[in-house]
Amino acid sequence: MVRLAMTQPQVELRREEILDAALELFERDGIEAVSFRRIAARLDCSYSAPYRYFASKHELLTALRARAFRWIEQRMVDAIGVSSSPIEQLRMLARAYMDAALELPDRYALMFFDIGDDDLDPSPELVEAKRAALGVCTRVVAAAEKAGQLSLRVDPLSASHLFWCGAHGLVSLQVGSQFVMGRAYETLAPMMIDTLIAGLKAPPP
Amino acid sequence: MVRLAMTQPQVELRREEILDAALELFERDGIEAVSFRRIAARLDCSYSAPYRYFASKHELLTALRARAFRWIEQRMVDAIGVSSSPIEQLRMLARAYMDAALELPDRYALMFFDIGDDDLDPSPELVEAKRAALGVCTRVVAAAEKAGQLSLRVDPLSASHLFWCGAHGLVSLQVGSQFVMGRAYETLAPMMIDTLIAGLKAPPP
DNA sequence: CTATTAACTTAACAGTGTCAACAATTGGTC
DNA sequence: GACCAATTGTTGACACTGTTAAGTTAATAG
Repeated sequence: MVRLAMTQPQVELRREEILDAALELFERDGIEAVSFRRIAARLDCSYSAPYRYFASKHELLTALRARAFRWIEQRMVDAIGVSSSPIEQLRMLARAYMDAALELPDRYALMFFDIGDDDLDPSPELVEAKRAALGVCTRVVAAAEKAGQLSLRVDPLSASHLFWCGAHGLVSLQVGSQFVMGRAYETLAPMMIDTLIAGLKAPPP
Repeated sequence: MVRLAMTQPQVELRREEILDAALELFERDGIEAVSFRRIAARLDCSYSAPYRYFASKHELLTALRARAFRWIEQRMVDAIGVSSSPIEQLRMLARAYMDAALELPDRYALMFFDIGDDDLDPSPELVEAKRAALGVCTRVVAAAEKAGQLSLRVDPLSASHLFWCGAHGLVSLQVGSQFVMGRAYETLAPMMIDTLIAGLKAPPP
């Protein structure tokens, strides 16, 4: 068997370099500034070189999105560390998610908005990053349920979906001021969390 | 004063023709197929002609988005007509919104996803279309509250925001299979509606 | 009929993603 | 050390894109 010119770790390192350059461009000048030409200029290589490491721009953005999901997961993990009660952990987690999204709205938009087709060729890395992020939420919900602080109306996975959907809906409508919010985020965010918790506590009809 | 070559209604008519062509392209081949060149080809005019009616592509897409908001508003209005109880109207309205979004996911994605900057130069037409659509929801929530079917925990406008955020979050995560949904839409959708209603009915803590 | 003016066309610019052909460099084998 | 294969990087090109400027056509007002 013939050895590769670059060892596997070296390839991974170059990928990370390219992603770093792409991320810098993105954070500085937004999604429209992310182009193979500009990335190449930053890395002092030709505009076609990154194609050896990413088959398409979609693939590159997908890798960037996976990074963003790991970032927001970390934000949630950090948030739940400081509180004790599971239901309070859930509150902090949801709040941390929404705060992070509004803190770096462009990054959050990248996670969900600028998408061509995600069904075809789903990146395992991205799927795993999403799964891990949701996992944080699911575990806290399950803990709250086990502690008797949430009724058994719905299973933990479904309940965590509801929280995720509620939080995502709120911040994604807020992010680009895409909606005429008659109410401010600071009042709506705890309202959403409390309403969902109250709804999950309520006995089934 | 000098008369215009086109009367005001004629200008509006031409705008609609351009939007019709753009919409056909969009519905057939997606957002990437919407370009001034392709629109012009469909209208048998030069690729620069539409610039007389839309200052930029963003403005054209904004007009298309306003159309989409009026469309989903109509879907909600149609849905609430068939039920009587306000709380049931609310259920039907939310369900109609989500069903419409999943029925034409690309159109729904256009409404929220493909956006450059919405803050600068906010189109009055789009703002009004959004306001009108939310108004449908707000009125039904207010009616439910007045009928005593919802507690007074939060005001109707805030409550309608919660419904909108919940519904939007659910379908927008579902639309591009952007999330690893461990639970199907058919189970999550009524779950979200019921949980929010139950949460709003619950007494304040 | 003429002059004005709006509607339209053409050409061009500065970008973009993507791919094919070519050069350079590297690493293992004899 | 020399050779060879494979991989990495470069250049050029294609087919697009949004957008603007200059020039053209056509219709209308006086």
